[in-house]
Amino acid sequence: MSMQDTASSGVALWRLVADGIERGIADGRFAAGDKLPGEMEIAETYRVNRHTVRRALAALAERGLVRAERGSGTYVEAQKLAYPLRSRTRFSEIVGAEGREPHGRLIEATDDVATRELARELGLKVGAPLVRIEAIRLADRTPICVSTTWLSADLFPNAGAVFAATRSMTKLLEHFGVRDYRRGATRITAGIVDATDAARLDLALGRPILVVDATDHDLTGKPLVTKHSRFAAERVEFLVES
Amino acid sequence: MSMQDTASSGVALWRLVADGIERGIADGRFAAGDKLPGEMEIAETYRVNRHTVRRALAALAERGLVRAERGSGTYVEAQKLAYPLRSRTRFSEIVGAEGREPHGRLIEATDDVATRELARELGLKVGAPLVRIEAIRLADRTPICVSTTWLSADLFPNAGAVFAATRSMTKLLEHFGVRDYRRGATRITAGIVDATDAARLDLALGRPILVVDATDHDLTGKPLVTKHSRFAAERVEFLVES
DNA sequence: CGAAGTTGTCTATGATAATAGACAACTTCA
DNA sequence: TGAAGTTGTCTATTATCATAGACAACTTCG
Repeated sequence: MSMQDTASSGVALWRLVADGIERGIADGRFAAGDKLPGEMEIAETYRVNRHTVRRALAALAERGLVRAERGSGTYVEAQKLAYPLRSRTRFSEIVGAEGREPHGRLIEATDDVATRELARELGLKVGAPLVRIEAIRLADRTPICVSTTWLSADLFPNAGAVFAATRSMTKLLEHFGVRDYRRGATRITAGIVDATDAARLDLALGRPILVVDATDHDLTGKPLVTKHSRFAAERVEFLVES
Repeated sequence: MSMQDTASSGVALWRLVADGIERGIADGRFAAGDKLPGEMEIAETYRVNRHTVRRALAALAERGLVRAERGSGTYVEAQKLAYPLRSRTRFSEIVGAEGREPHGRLIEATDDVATRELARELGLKVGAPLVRIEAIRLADRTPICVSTTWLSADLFPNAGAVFAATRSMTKLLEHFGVRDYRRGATRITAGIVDATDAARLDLALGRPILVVDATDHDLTGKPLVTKHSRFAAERVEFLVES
């Protein structure tokens, strides 16, 4: 399984190893605190050079998923993010409650116009000007989800610039005078990650994602923003209230 | 977006470009036979070097998804639809089984009278009232065939309106209480597309078509509908059971 | 025919990926 | 204490990835 003797797939070997280990962590073969097999042993199971394994482990350590201890071994650090789905849902609060550090990063903010579906969700007319924000959210250094968010360009002028500065949807809404908001009906489906999102989420091609569509309303019920989010299924666990 | 100035994700750039193009083909932005944008234009949209685009296109060509023509352009290869010819043949099932999205569209529904040949096929008298339905069937957004279907106007009143609503011959028959049906003898010939069908199939003049004549019967053997279908030969491949 | 636009091929350069071997530094455990 | 096993670091080599430029070969269209 070297790059030299097989047709290249366009995915680096170290990435395949890293994804394999992460999958082992995600599905519980390696629990939090467990010691991973030695670098030599991993290299043998994947039939790869030890340095390639080290590259993979370094990538996982960079994201805080594992921690290497010289002379002893490499240990699993993290676990799935428990993500409760309530009407009052704030990414930063959920991540902070787990003792992890939430981050947000703007990928792109562009102008858009309302399709029929978007217009219905936001209570606007078809063709109304919108701001479309592509953003990624992380817990510590692990990407959790990418979201596409649409807001009315009339109600929230320069929303993209404000989000880039605050890195938080909650703070963006505060900036426009929205003190509180609630999440409306949430639709959850699943799919396979595409290449673009895979790169953004640092996720292997072909891995499952949870797709969440939701619209946030203010306390009077007026739609504020509608979102289309893709979560790395192996890094998160949705909790629905009973 | 080069490997030099961003943190590497372990996924090659050419792979991201190839996946993006393939997605465009899959969801119909590039239909079968379409000319892709020039290599330079693709390179600009993905912000990569032209050689990287060529690597991506080579990977797609390797799989037969596209075909490059020197001096002219790169074209989407008609992924021929594998169309098994069994006694129980449903267009939507065949297309769905290939992982493509079946569609049907009514072109025209008119009244007609039975010729001697139609009367023989449908077990009616010459001159009996018929409904003639002209429809087009697509896989994803690629037109596959146009069909002329005749039904007895006495047995299936307002068949045209029902087909327009359901867009499916199977559902039309269900609407009239036909739970199941079988295809009788099927005759296959070939010809050259005429101007009318060429426009409907989005096919170049002079291209070959597969012509299929068949009559469907209910489970007692009574004729229900008889069809005259013209398939774009370059987009379909009939499979006959051995 | 000629100009413009397209794909094909060549050379070249630098960064990354993967391999290989050797040894240091450290931990664990008998 | 010492042996075994672990991670960390170094040098070195080869192949792939991505960029860049130039030009050939071909098609299309006026």
